[in-house]
Formats: sequence, C-alpha cells, structure tokens
Amino acid sequence: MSEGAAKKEEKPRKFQAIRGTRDLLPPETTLWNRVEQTAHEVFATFGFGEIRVPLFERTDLFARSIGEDTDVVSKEMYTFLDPPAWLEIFEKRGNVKDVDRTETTFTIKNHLPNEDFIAEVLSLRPEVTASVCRAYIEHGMQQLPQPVKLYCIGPMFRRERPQKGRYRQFYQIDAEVLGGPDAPGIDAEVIEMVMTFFERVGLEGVQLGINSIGDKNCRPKYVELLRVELLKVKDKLGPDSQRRIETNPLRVLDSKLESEQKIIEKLPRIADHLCKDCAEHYAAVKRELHLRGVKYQENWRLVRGLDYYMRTTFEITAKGLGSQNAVCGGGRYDGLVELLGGPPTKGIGFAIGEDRLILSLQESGKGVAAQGRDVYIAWMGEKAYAAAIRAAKTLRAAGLSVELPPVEQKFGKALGQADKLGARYALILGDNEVSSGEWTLKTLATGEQQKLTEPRLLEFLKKL
RNA sequence: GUGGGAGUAGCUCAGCUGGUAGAGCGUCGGACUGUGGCUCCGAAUGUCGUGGGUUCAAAUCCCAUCUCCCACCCCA
Repeated sequence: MSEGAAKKEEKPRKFQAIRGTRDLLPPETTLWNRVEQTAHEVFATFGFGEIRVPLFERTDLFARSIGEDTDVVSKEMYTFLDPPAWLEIFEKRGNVKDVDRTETTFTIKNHLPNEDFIAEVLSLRPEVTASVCRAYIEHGMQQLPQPVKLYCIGPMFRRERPQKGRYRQFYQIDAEVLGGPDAPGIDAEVIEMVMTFFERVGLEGVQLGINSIGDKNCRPKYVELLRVELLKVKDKLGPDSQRRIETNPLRVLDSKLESEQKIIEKLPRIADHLCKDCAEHYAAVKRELHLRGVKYQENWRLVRGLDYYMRTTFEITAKGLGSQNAVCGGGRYDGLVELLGGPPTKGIGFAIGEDRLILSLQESGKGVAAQGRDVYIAWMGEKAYAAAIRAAKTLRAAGLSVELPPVEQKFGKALGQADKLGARYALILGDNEVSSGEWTLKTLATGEQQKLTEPRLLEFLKKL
C-alpha cells in the first residue's frame, strides 16, 4: 500500500426512492392485497372484467382526452422520447431544418440513407380512462354485448409536489362502463358498486356528493353566465379565483377560501340551467340511487377538472385524509371514445385513489398486524432436520405458514424466535422425538405441550 | 411552481449559550448445552442529510443544496 492509501474508503452513496415514490412493505402490503382482492370480488359481482393496459402510451392520447390546457397534460406528465437517442443524433446533424417536429413525433429526415429517424413522444399514464377507451376501440369491443364493463388496478404517474395522500407514483382502482344505452341506471349502478366496495373494505366517514354539469348544449351557456356573474364580483375574490374567471370559471366554485364562500353561495347554479335532456337525466339518476338505497348529497359546486366529463359527476370523501380528502371521483364522458377515433359511445367511470383509501383505513384502525406463522419448527440434530424438512413440506402443502430455521438452534432460542414471529405452534423435533416417534407440539399462547405421532400430528395441524 | 416546519443509530428522539455523540425500543450474543414471553449482562451500527464558510475547535453559528412532512396552486 502506498502512502496516503490509508484514506477512508469511499462508501457508495446511498440510493433512495425518487421523490414522491415510496416502497410498500409488509405488513402494509397485506392490507393492499386485501383491498384489491375486495375490489376483484365486488366488481365481479357487478359483471365487471379486469383489463390491464400499458403504463405508457403516446402522449397525445392523454393530451386529447384530458385536455391540452389542463395542468395534468401541460406540466405534470412524465414524458420521454422513444427511442431516447434522438438528442445525440440531432446534435450530430446540427441542422434544425432537417427535423420535423409534431405533437407526437420527432422526425429527422434521411438519418440513414433512405431512412428517416422517427422518435415518438410517450408519457407515463397520469390516469387510465384514456387507455381503456383506446383499448375499447383497438380491440373492437363495440362488437361485444353492450355495455362493456371494465376495471383496472395499478399505478399512475404525475409530477406534482407530494403531500398527504398524494404521490408521484400513485395507485388507482378504476372502473369504466363503455357503450350501451343512455340509461341513468348505469350511472346509478356504477355509484352503487363503488359504495358497496367502500362498505366492504370498511371505509369510515364515507360521503357521496353528486352533481350534473350538463352537456355540450347547456354547459357552455352556463359557464358564460357564471363568468358574467363572477366578473361582477371580481374585486371581492382572491387572486386565484380572479385568474380562474378566465381560465376555468367552474373551478371558482371549488374555492376553499373562507372569504369567498358567501359570494360563491349566491352564484347561479347549474342545476337551474340544465337543458331538458340533462335535467331529466339528472333527476333519473337521483331516482335510481334512491331505488338502490344509496345515500348522497347534492353538491352543486362539485365540478370536474378534466375536459371530458359531462352530466353526472360524483366524488366520495372519507375521513383522516387531511386536505386531500377525496377518495374517489368519477363521472360521465359520453364523447370521449369518439374523440379518440372510435364510434359514438357512452361512457361513465370512476377512479379510486388507493393510496388515500389505504391511508384512511389505517387512520381508523383498520390496518393489519404483521402476519404470524402457523408453525415454527424447532429442530436439533441431523435426523430431526430431515424430519423437520418433511414436516414443513407437508404442512405447507396444506396451506399453513411454516418457518423452518435453516440452522440448528438451541430450543430456548428457537422458541424465542417462534415467539417473536408470532407463531401459533412450535413443533419440537429433537433426539427424543426421533427415537420415540412421538413429536412434541407446543401451543405458544398457553405453553401446553402434547406428544403425537408424525401422522396424527400432521393431521391435527392440517385441520387448522 | 409557492409558502411553512423538519432532517442526529434500523425506529422514536435527547444533546442548553460552539469543546469532534447519547438514551429508549429493536437487532445480535451471553447468563440458560431440550423449552419462549420476564429479568440481568454485553456487543454492533452514525462521514450528526450533503457541500461550503466562520473558528484553535461546529451536531451546535452562517450560506447553499437535497430530501421528508404540511399547506397552496392544480387535481382522480
């Protein structure tokens, strides 16, 4: 070693999860599985089938459906080019004129002889409705019996500032009904389904708010009326709301500012300005909810931020979630499939924020404890080890959770381990057991022990 | 993107006005070579988030930066 080699070894820098992402660890993952399993079960009883779609799509799929001007599209998507080497190629050529840039592709002309270099613009999905509609169109699902009922569980990605219940990689449980007639019963059934699901998972403090935001006939007129009224009181509003008068008047209704509440209460309400069809549809949805025993609160201020929503909108809140207390949002989007190049198709769906659902369940004590073992096998000696392996195999085949220590331990230590792991039984296998043929089974909670022959003991445990 | 709070052992945190680190819990080992939960003893683990500055001396003071938390904006 040369002089100066005595320096501290440089430790590799520790890696950590990217901002806004996180690891889900046991035992919490058990709760996630329980929630998802419940979704599978409940949704199946309503005739929904699971669809799994890619985590990324062409950017313009999202842009077109969600709306070019929404924050989600304009600044919150994780967007990249495929293939990613376009930049190097671009720099080598150094000629802007040869690059043809569109919303969806970068084309470099004559990159190779007779070959253009085309890079597609892709994005990680910020939500999944657009993908499901794309799949509906791509697989000709309009040929299936209508409506088509689908659900999808998985991660979404938005580059937002993290806060309570809001992450950059977050999970949604999403359901969509595509096609079929213009029947309010579909809206009501979708809402009934999600409420059933929440009841089944034990979510507390659930409140359903509903509203109708009209369609392309009546909504624009209402928005214009709202804008006019808002301009009259503009100087009484905060800067955010003032800005929204221009960008999205509907969102002023969402304002949480205490000082604006009285003003907002006096604004015109869309329920009074719905066209005949929309008004009838809304009334029918409420009637249908009654028939299904679903309790709701009308919330005329409930609007949706995404462009594609129309008529029915709804939102479900739960407790223990801080300022991000919505655990599910949804609504009708009849024009979306057509907008994406498919046939005219009705659509309605919802998305449950799974992270928030889990959070709320944990806050109200519905979390889960660490999974214990059914049997801890305390063995000592070569012969006992062979018997232990045999026993573990049999018990596991019977579906029991078995811990088989890989190295020999003194019995005191083994029982200590069994205790820490929350085992129900300890199967004690030592020289005595091997020679007598009678195995010892200890019930950890009571300390009771019994001696049983191998077949009888396995029989006994398999009945657990 | 904006504002506020916080980063010290695996976890929860102490460390006053500068003198180069502690507790509890947990982990591992032992007291206890065939019997756990209790008790007792012992051990390991930190570039005090990171980088720079002031100083004889920085976990402590100053600046920057990163990350986390909460809220805003936005939003299922």
